[in-house]
Amino acid sequence: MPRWESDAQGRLERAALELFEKHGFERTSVAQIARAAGLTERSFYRYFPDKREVLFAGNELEAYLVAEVEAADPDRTPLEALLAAVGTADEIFHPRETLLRRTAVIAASPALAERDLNKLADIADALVPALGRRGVEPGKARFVVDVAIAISRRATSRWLAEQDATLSELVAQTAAELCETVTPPVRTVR
Amino acid sequence: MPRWESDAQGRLERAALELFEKHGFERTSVAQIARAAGLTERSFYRYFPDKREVLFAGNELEAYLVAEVEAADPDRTPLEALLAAVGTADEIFHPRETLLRRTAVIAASPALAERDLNKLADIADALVPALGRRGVEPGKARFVVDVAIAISRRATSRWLAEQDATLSELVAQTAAELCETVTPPVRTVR
DNA sequence: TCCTTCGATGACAGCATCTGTTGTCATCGA
DNA sequence: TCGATGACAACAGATGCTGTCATCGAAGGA
Repeated sequence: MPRWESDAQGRLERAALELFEKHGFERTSVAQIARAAGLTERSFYRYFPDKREVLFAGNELEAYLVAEVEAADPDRTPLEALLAAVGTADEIFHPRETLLRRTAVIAASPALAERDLNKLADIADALVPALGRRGVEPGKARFVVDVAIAISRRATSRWLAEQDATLSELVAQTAAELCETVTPPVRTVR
Repeated sequence: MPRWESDAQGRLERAALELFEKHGFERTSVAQIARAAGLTERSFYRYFPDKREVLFAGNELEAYLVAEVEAADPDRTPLEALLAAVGTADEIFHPRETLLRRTAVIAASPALAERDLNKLADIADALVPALGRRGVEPGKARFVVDVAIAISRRATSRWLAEQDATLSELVAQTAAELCETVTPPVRTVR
C-alpha cells in the first residue's frame, strides 16, 4: 500500500483546470489547487515551476513536430514539411473535449494567454534548428516557421469551428489562400 | 518650484532600463527602481501596472500602424497596406540606440520576452479590426496580419543587422521571398 | 492673505507567488 | 537489517502587487 496516492501531477492538473473553470485563474490560489489534490502548496512547486505552467506541462506537440519535420522527405520544401507535420499533429494529441475546456480557460485570463503565446514561440524556436538540419539558413528558417504558424493558426481555428473537415485538408486550403494573398489574381473591372 | 521633480514616469523608465542592464530583470526589485528614480515602490505601481510594463509603456507603434492602415489607398491589397505601414513605422519611433539596449534586455529575460510577444499580439489584435474596416472578413484579416508580422520580423531583424538598407526596402524584399517560398521556382537538375 | 480644494505622493498593512531548507516517513536494494 | 533514495510536509522569508488613508504643496478664489 503506497503512502501517497499516485499521479500527483495529474491530480494537480485536473484540480487546477476545474478550479480555473469555476472561479477563474486569478481568483484561485496555488494553495487551493494543492489542497484539492491532497497536497501542500510547496509540493505544487515541485511539479510546476509556476502557477500558470500547470496548464502547459509537457511538450509532446513540440517533440512531435520536430520529429516529423526531421523525418520528412528531403525533397520537400521546408514549408511543405512544416505544413505536413502540422496537418497531422493536432488530431493526435488533445482529445477535442479537454482541448476546448483548456482553450476557454486560457482565453479568459490574460496571464494564461500570455503563457500560451510563449509556448507557441517555444515550439517555433525548436522548429528553427530542425529546419536548419535540413540545410535551411537560420534567418530564413525562422521566417518559414512564422509563416507556417500563421497558416496553422488559421487552419486550426477553422477546424475547431467546422468539425467535418480534416485538419490537413484545412491546412492545404489555407496554404492556397496564402498564394492568392501574396500574388492576388488579376482584378477584372465589372 | 514644483514639489517633485517632473517626468516621474520617464525617470522610472530610464532607471529601470539601466538597472536591468546592470543586474538583470529578475535580480532588480521594484523598490530599487523606485529608489533610483527618487520615488517609493508604491508610486511605481501608480505609473505601471506591473514590473515588466516599465519597458513597454505607450503604444505609439500600435496607434501609428492602425492609422496608416486605415488611411491607406483603398485599391491596395490588405497585405500591401500592412506592409507599407510596417515599412515606414520602425524608423519613426525608437532611436536605434535605445531600441538595441531594450532588445538586449528583453532577450535576456524570459519574463520580458513573454511580455514582448504579448505586446506584438496586442498590435495584431488592433490591426484585425482596422482591416475589417477595409472590408476584410475577420478570420482572413487575422491571417493576413499574422503573415505581415512574419514578414515584418524578418525584415526588422535584417534591418538591425545591416544598417545600410531601408526598412521598407527590406520589407519589399522579404515579401518577394515569401512568394518564392510559397510557390517555389521550378527546380532544374544540375 | 487666508482658505479650500485637488492631485501627487508617502506610509503602512496585507495577501499571494515563489524559493530555500530541513525533517520525516516509506520503499528499494544489498 | 541498514543505508540510500524519493516523495512529501513544515517553516521561514523575499518579492510582487493592492487597498487605504494621511500628508504636503500648488492653484485658485474670496
